[in-house]
Amino acid sequence: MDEKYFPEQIENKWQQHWEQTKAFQVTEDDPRPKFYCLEMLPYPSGFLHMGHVRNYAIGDAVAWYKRLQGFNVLHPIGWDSFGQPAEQAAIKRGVNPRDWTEENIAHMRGQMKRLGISYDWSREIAAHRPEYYKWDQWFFLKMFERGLAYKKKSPVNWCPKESTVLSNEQSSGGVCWRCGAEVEKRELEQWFLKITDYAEELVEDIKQIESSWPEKVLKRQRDWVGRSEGAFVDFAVRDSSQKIRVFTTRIDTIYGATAIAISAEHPLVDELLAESPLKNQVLAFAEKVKSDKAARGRIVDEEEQKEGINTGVLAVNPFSGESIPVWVANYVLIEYGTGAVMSVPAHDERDFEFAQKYSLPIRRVIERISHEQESIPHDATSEDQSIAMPHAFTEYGILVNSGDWSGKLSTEGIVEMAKYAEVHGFGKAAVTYRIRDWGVSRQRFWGAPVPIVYCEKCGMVPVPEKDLPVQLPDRAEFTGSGESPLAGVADFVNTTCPNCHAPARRDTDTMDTFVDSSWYFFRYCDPRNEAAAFDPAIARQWTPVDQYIGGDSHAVMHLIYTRFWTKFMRDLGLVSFDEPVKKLLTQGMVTNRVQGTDEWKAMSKSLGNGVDPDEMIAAFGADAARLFVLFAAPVENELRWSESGIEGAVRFLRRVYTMVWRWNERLAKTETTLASDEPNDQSSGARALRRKTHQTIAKVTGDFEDLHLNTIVAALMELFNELSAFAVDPATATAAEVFVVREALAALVLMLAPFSPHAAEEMWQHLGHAGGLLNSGRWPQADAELARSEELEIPIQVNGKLRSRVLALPEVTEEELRAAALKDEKIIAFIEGHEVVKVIVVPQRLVNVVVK
RNA sequence: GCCGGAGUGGCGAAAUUGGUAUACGCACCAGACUCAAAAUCUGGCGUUCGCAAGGACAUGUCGGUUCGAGUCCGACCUCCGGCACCA
Repeated sequence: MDEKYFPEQIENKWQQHWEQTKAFQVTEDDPRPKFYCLEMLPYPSGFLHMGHVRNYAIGDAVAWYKRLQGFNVLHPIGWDSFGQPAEQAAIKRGVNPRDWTEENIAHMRGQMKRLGISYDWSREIAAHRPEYYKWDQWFFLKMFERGLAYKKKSPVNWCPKESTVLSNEQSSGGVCWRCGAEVEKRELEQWFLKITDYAEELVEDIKQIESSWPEKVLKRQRDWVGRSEGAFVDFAVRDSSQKIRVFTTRIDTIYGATAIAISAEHPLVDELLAESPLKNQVLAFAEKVKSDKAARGRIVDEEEQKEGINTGVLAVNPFSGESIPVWVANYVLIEYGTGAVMSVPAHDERDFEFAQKYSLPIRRVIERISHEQESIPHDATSEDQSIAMPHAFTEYGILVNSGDWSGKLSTEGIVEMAKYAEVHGFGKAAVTYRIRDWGVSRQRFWGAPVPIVYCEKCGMVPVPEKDLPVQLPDRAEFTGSGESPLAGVADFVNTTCPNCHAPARRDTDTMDTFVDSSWYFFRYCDPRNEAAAFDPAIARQWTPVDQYIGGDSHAVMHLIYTRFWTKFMRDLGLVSFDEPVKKLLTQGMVTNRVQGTDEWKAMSKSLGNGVDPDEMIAAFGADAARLFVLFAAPVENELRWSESGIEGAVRFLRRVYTMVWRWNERLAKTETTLASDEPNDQSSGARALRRKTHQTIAKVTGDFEDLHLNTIVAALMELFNELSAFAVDPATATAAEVFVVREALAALVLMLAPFSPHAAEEMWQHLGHAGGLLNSGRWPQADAELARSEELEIPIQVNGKLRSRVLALPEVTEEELRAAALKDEKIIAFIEGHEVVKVIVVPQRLVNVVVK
């Protein structure tokens, strides 16, 4: 054993050892209970950044902890290797995307190994390899069979800078999620996956994961699905057979409807106006609204003005029989509900604003429930109350001016009026969702081709399963024109119809890369299966994922798609549960100071505040880098990079190492059994050290369950400090002292393994243990009896302020404590001349003397 | 605007059910070792009054509940994140 701690040497040695012994490979025939620990698979950009390091350090800590506890831990890694950057590199530099990607993977794999992350490398997968994307295509065909994959011409989000289609999730806020360019709308034939069929489940099943996923992720998912309970109501158009269907969550306010407002894109706009003298004006307005919308996103902060135009058409309120005007309004969205709303200015802020601008009547039909008021307000109030209302009253209350419904509560009205509408055939209770179907078509080369063929005779024909995969060609022209590069590859496009064998053309779009990542962790279970995406029986042994770790940037996209995909796989009979991930941890960002400023921002090349993991490893060692990353902040917080912080981590490892070195020889020579009662002598330092050891084990084990990794490291440092304070010379230590030191050091080293595994393995060996720590199932057990304090220091307060402390045994009675407190000299001095009103004794905790 | 989350030393942060606020680390200061520096080790380190013993004040602000509040309640301020006409 070297006297000095040389991380490079130790890390190389153990990495080689792990590699040679295939230390982290797991099998399904292992009798131990399983644990599936998963980190989000990276895009192979070529270089690991500190965010990756943090992600994998957290995951590896969990994996090691569970292994040491005796679990059979599946801890795999792979590559989300389809996607834009490879294609950009091809366009800009003419490189082959496949070569570029493989080189990046090779480099990043090396970096991961230098970090010593305990992956089962035999299960490594990469999305761009045909043996993987074959199954993307297979799933696509299964969806196609069931009508869950369909093609439609639709306005899509188009990124002009990258010449591609984006999903709704990827164009949130009107800008491209990747390059920030403003998104345009285009009409294109696109493939969609029917995630909307699962909208209800995606909300409902949140119940199953509520306590184990971060609230902020669940909130964003709920918002994204946007479930809304309400009702449809049909308003008949006067002098026409047409009806306008509106969606409302407040059918109780329907007697207050003073207009119908429809979206500029509403299909009835043309038809309704056929004979109207206002036709040209209204259509011109509708066009203007559409172009304004296309331009939106440019000005983010400026709320758009509400604008509208009266079409001159009248619609009939089916409840009151009243005729009200139909307007086209820019604030009504075609994408949501029915693209038409009933305008109730008195009880909706937007309608109120609109009504004020265009002087539409504002009619109050809900009154606040007043507790002083004995009787329910009746309809005697005046008709037009616009003057009396400074803004809309959006609360629930009691219905007024609502015909026979007056006097009912809003909540009753909402239910009963929807029923009434259904009975009379002009509406019904309904639930709407904001979520849209998932557009997966990309006009890109570097992705999984859509396995569909177009035949003149047979039309759209799915590629038969036996012909999968539809292989990407080796190369294509990257024109950057916007059309899929595959369209220019004749060998690819031209094929024969699987049905009639006539010449046919392939679909030239590729799939969104989020398809690849929606099911990849099932593939890890059975990664080399050539006959299926995975064997359900094998997947059942590992899934669901017990702990998933990644950034919260995937709170809606990846994490909602993968939930959807799982439910689909369940419906195929491949899995038997609803939710793929039991526990989710979203780690915080890694930031660094931007040079010359006081700002902390995510590390990036453009800001010049990046830190290269390889340099960190070279300078301080992987163990110290990992220890620092886990210690410096709670896992979900932002992590501020600090060079001196990482130096502190090296110092700690060095001290522990030196301590092991000092005791190494003596530990080897002395029996491990506890030969006498000596360390149990209450007052001895040895007893105190044992107590600290067992207290630390209890704390660390508890904190691991909640992933409070930073406080675990603090606790390990405390244990080490106690060990240092136990200043016994190894040469002259008694057998009992050697025993407690061994116990403390062994516990410390074992519990350090999830943070700094190489150093821990090395020290474990020097503590006299043959064979590795790994899979030893030796996570230390806390002995509650040994952890218990024999002597308590009880704070004594006078009127809630700390004035003194007394020592007491844990068994001390309340009476004894009270007496001890009142006998205390300092306390006597404080209460002298005052009347003791009462004495509060909290057993084992504190005494508070209350005086007047 | 709406919905979340958070405000504790110079900094990152600790603190079971309300019960010794500031654990652990970083930075800083002093001392030891050294010709010297680095490294290492030892000690100190919320603010303030005091030679000291000790006291007063401190968890964003103001109030409340309580013997006792970082923790609970009410109002407000600030910061971060998400959504943004969702009927």
